[in-house]
Amino acid sequence: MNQSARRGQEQTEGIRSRARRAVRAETTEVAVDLFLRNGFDATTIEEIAAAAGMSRSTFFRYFGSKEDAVLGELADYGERVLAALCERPEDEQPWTSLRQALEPVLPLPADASPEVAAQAVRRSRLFIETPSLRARHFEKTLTWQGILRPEVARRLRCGTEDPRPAALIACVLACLDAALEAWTRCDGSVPLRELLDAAADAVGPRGRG
Amino acid sequence: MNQSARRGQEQTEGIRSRARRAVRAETTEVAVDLFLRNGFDATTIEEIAAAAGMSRSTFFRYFGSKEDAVLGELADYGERVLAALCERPEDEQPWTSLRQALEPVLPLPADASPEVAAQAVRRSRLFIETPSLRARHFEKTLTWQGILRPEVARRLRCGTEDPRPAALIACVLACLDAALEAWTRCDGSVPLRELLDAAADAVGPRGRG
DNA sequence: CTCTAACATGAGACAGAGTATCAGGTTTGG
DNA sequence: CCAAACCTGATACTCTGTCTCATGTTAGAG
Repeated sequence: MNQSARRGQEQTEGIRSRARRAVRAETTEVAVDLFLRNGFDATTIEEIAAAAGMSRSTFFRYFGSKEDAVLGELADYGERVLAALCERPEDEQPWTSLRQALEPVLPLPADASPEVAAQAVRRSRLFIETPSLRARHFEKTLTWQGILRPEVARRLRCGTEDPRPAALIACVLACLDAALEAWTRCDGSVPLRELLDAAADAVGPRGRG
Repeated sequence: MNQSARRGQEQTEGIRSRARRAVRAETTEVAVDLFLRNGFDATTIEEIAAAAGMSRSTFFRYFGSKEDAVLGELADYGERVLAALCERPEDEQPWTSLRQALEPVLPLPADASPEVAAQAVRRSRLFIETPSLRARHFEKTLTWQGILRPEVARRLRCGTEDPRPAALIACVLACLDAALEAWTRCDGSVPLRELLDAAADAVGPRGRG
């Protein structure tokens, strides 16, 4: 019984959670399309649900809010940034480490076809130009601060009650935001990483070589 | 008709707008009290309106949203920061100028009785600990960015399509945010300006004497 | 003083977001 | 075949925010 039960659970869990993820992903695609076409505010949840072939109730079982339909995964990105940060060398400047730790969560996977890039720009523009989405985006990155703070405080050799770890993290994220904004404004004609480096270098501590 | 109408408008505007401001201020006080006592989400607009002696309809004539009842004036602060920024010497580092330009909008007017300070801490804590308020606070400071960007771009001698002006401004504001957070966490036992300087020095470009 | 026009208020209807509950249908495992 | 767990849809509800209409109030003109 132990074995069969485990096997059964693995199967169901595997299947169901896979199905959930698939439905989630498809619904997100549908929502992004609708938002880009008709605008975020003008699109109702009922419309999204209908276009995704589900009821309003079910939509709210997959997403906690309208904004979540677009930036739901974002909350998990904090862990990725933390992992990337922990792999940076200990003697590196924290500011540099943080900027590099953003690499895995940039909307463009470093190598990308022009088509994918165009889609990424449109999506970023949606985030940047819709106030409520931008605010939620900001809320999500606030959770990253809580995740990253201990490691940054350790590298700065200060307590978490010190304002500096939070300031460093928030500023790196602000640079990312500014870079994304410039990126969408120029329609992706300048590489995002270039803009991010420019922003980070303009703010971060200089004078090291 | 033009002149008499204008004169009439000026008079009524004087009295009426003064009345409006007074009602606005009182309602804000009431709302802050209720929010601090029962929490932001648990307080309904109907309750605020009742406590302020007005109807729900009237409340929405004074404030565009629930959050606006608390941080309504905030949008105007951008102009103050701009004015302070323009008075900084031309050859000063933009980062320093920006940090100093925040002085007139700090919640504590530099000289303040312990009683006023305690109230300011409680109010800041309300902003920091309520996610929707913090998000709206962020939205408001976004408008500051648009106001400050031209002057910062001028001082940086670069165009507004460059990501650096926006990054500088957003980072200074992020430092303010981090300082406010640390300030509320220690219950105001460390001066806000000290925390802000610590945050700004940790992030901003060093190496100038 | 009276009248008018601008303004402020309250009441009510409305749509949308988000929550909670209930009933019916499907899958999983025994 | 059966039972438990799960997913779904329908419904009702609260609250936010917008809009309209009717009423009351105030400032200024004649």
